[in-house]
Amino acid sequence: MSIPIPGQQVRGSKSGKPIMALLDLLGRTWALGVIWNLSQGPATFRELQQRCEQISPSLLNTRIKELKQLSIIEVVDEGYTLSQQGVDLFTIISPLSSWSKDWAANIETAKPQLEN
Amino acid sequence: MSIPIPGQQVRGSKSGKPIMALLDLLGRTWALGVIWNLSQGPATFRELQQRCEQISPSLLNTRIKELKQLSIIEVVDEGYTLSQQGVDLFTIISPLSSWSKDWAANIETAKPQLEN
DNA sequence: AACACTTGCTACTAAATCAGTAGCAAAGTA
DNA sequence: TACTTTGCTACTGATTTAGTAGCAAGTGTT
Repeated sequence: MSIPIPGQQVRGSKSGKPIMALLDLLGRTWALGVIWNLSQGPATFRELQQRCEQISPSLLNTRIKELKQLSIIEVVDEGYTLSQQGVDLFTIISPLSSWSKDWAANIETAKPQLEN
Repeated sequence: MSIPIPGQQVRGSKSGKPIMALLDLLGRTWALGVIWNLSQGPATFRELQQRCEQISPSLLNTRIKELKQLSIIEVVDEGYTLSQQGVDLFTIISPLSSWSKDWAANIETAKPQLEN
């Protein structure tokens, strides 16, 4: 598995645009989930694993390596934590929480039409 | 492949929380990319495929079905377009573009340390 | 009508990624 | 010393993605 370094080709994109590298990174299983769960505060490996609903350690470790190398998370005494950049990133995506609730309510309403 | 409907279990999460369904959805290859590229305006199937750097038609179709069923994109005369909810979603994530540029610049600077 | 194009999409195979489980080395604790 | 906890690696099987070929339906042209 290669880490999507901005400026280089990434999975599915040859442009090297930073946004494509980011979308590649965030488009990996649990990448957003790890960031999301770390926003609650630092966590040890096993605690982070619990927050992520028992994600397998191999996958968690892979995600950690990627996010660490890309300076989104970092290691501190208490375990892993979001870096300043990671915090900024989370700030951007945090409104997704309330958006997703509206969305869920809407889909609920629209359900009868989903059959088509 | 099952579509991550909020309120039900999704890949990696049994909680049924809307945010987890959303993170699952967005954590699939090209889901964010499709939304990103549709934000430029409606596109036909083949044009969308081009905007997504020749994503394979089978995968594009899969993503389209998911996003359509979840009311994030919809069909219009010109092809596919973001729904109002999709536009709202894009509004939230659009700052990722500038964030990713800062991020890229930062990683560039930090590169000598990446070797460790 | 016959032909050539375009469009939306399905089918299929191979490669990559993810899930799930077992377990080990190192560090801490009793 | 023996027992736990922690961080992590290894391995296997299942799922997802990439890449390519191509077809049916619609459109335009001659």
